[in-house]
This record gives sequence, C-alpha cells and structure tokens, in this order.
Amino acid sequence: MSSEPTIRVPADFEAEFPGASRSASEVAANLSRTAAAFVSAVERWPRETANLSASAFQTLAILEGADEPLPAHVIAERLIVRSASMTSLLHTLERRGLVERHPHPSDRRKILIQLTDEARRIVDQTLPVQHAVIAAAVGDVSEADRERLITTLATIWTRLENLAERPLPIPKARRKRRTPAAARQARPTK
Amino acid sequence: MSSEPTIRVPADFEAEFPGASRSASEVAANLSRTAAAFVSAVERWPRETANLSASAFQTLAILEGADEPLPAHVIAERLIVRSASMTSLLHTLERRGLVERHPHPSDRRKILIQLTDEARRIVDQTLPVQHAVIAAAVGDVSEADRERLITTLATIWTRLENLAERPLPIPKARRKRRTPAAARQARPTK
DNA sequence: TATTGTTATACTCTATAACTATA
DNA sequence: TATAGTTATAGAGTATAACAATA
Repeated sequence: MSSEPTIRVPADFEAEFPGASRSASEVAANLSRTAAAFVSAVERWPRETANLSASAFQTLAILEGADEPLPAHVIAERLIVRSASMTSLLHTLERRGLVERHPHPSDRRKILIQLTDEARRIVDQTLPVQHAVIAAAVGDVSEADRERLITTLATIWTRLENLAERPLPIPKARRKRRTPAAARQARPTK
Repeated sequence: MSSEPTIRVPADFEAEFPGASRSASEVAANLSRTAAAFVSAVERWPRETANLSASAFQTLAILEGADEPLPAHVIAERLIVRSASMTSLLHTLERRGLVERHPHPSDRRKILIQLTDEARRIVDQTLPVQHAVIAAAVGDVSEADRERLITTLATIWTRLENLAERPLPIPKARRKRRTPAAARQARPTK
C-alpha cells in the first residue's frame, strides 16, 4: 500500500489552501498513520488470542488496575462511554464469564463489577505482550529522541485541547488547483 | 480528565513487565492520545456541519481528489474496506444525495461513482477548515521540530510494518507489584 | 431532585457468505 | 475462472429517550 517511510504533501498545497501549513499537514498525516499502526499492533493480541475488542479489553484492564471491584459508572467514566453503552459492554463480558455483577453493600443503586479469575489470567498475559510490542516498535529510536517526541506531542496535545473548547472556525476559500484530470474534462470534448 | 501535558509511567514499570521499556510506553501513550485528539479535531467539522462520519467524508474526499468518477472497488481499496461495506457506505451517501451511480460505459460489471454538486460544496468547505485546524494544532512547534517528529514517526512506523507481518510474540511472565488495594485485600480482614 | 443503572430503539460501520452478472 | 458489485445477515459500538429504584 502506502509503504513510503514518510507521507509528504505536494509543494502547491499552501497555494491551494490559504491558512494551511504544509509541514503541519505532513505532521498530521504521519502522526495519524503511525498511531493507527500502534493501536492496531497493541489490539492484535487480545483480539486474536481472546477475541476481545479494544473496549472490552480496556474494561478488564481498568478493573485489573483498580485492584478492587468498581461500580459501572466509574468504569464508564474512564472508558469515556455512556452508561447505556457500558451496560451492553458489561453484558457481553458477563456472558463470556469475564466479569460478575455484585450488589453494592451500602448503596443499593449501584452494582460492583468484579473480574473473574479467567479475566485476570487474560490481563496478566496480555499486558506483557503489549508492552513488549511497544518496546520493539520504538526500539530504533534513541532515548533522547523519545524524550523530544514526547515533548513535541505534548505541545500539540495541549493546543488541541484548547481548540476543542472553541467554536468551529470559519472556512477560508479554497483556490482549487488544476489537476490533469480536471484539465482534461474542461477541454472541449472534440 | 487526564489533563497532564505528558503521560508518564511509574518508575517500577520495567520491574513489573520484563521486556518492557518505560520510555517506549510513554511514547506509545502520548502518541495515542495526541493522535486521537487530532483525529477528533479533524472529524469535528464534517460531523457537526454535514453529519458525515469519517468514512463517509473520506469517500467524498477520495472522489474529489480523483477529479473523475471512480468505480466502487477503487474507492474501497483506498478506504481499505470490503466491497460489501463500500456498497452500504455508497447506499447511505446516495440516499443523502451526495453521490450518484452511473453504469460504466465499456465494462458492464462496474458502476462509476460521481459526486453531486452538494458533495463538492461540502468537500470544498471542509478541507480548508481541516487544514487550518491542523496548522493551528501544530502552530507552537518549530519547523525543525516538525521535521524531527516526522522522521521519528517514520522510524516507528517502519518497525510496526515489520512487526505486523510477524507471528504474535510469546508473553513473558509479569511480576505483579503490590498495590495498596491489593495489600489491603491480602491482609486478614480482622 | 439527582444519581445509578436498565431497557428499547436506531443508526453506523464492519465483516462473512452466497449470489448475479459480466469479463 | 476471475472480477465487480449486491444482498442477507450478524455483531460491535455508540447514541438517545424513557424508565425504575434508590439516595
């Protein structure tokens, strides 16, 4: 497929899109592609060995990390899903014997979600693989470059957080470039 | 939520997971979070102004970029989806009046997908906003750092491509650390 | 009144398998 | 035989709205 080591953007890009930045768009494209490959690599093990989706495994990992049963709404907050979605996710995990619902001892509105031993085994096997995959993926990058990368990513992330709270920007007009195909179409058809 | 500028991993991490790398996992965590924020920022405009999902807008953008009608299987290849998923995507877009199906003039197995004027208007308005959002997000990063970032991402991506073709690794045993909660549970309950 | 969780419903996206028609 | 596309079906994920039980 697109097996170039870096994704680059054509030179006339900023002429076509006033307000755009060629280098910024190259950052965005390469960042998205690398992160997608990262996520796919990390999700591979739980999917192929335990048939667990990303959300499903994340639910187990959250419970394992908490080291104690959690009420459903707490897991929902950490996963960033609605309570109705959480109910359905927990239903799937319960059917597969990976979590159990228990009544909360003092607040009878709540249910406490507890991992089964099988779920704990899955998490214990999956986390080392995921971390090993990550270590391998970053293996060719020096420690100094890792630190630089983390810092630059943090700079971008902070800006994105601010942007998310602002209203949508007003579009600037695009100056469409003439592509060979468009020129072909524009030419009188004989 | 997790509004720290950088995500960091505890110092005892490598003791718990032999074969893992603390700095690599920090790279992975920060990369995933920043990329997710990027994708969410870029998908915001087409979703909020035209109610278009990422795949739906991508389909329109591919057609716009090609500058000529494309057969369905070509779009499916570029989107990396199965032909059946493409059919359903195109059905949704057709219902919304954004694409039209036309018979291929010479190969009667094929259909040519063409953008409507409304779809072209949407793409023309969306692309400048997306590129402006990207330029704003990366605005605080110097040109030199952008280039370094792209290079480092390419290094990681190349490794991930190789890893994807290999069989799954064998998990190394985890050395569970004692968390406060676990210690509490382990202690005799009085 | 607010919180917790469930049910019902719907829509998107993706996937597989069986199928038609065309090359 | 291989290719292009559709239909049928299924499942995961997310969303909203109405609801019951409890605080």
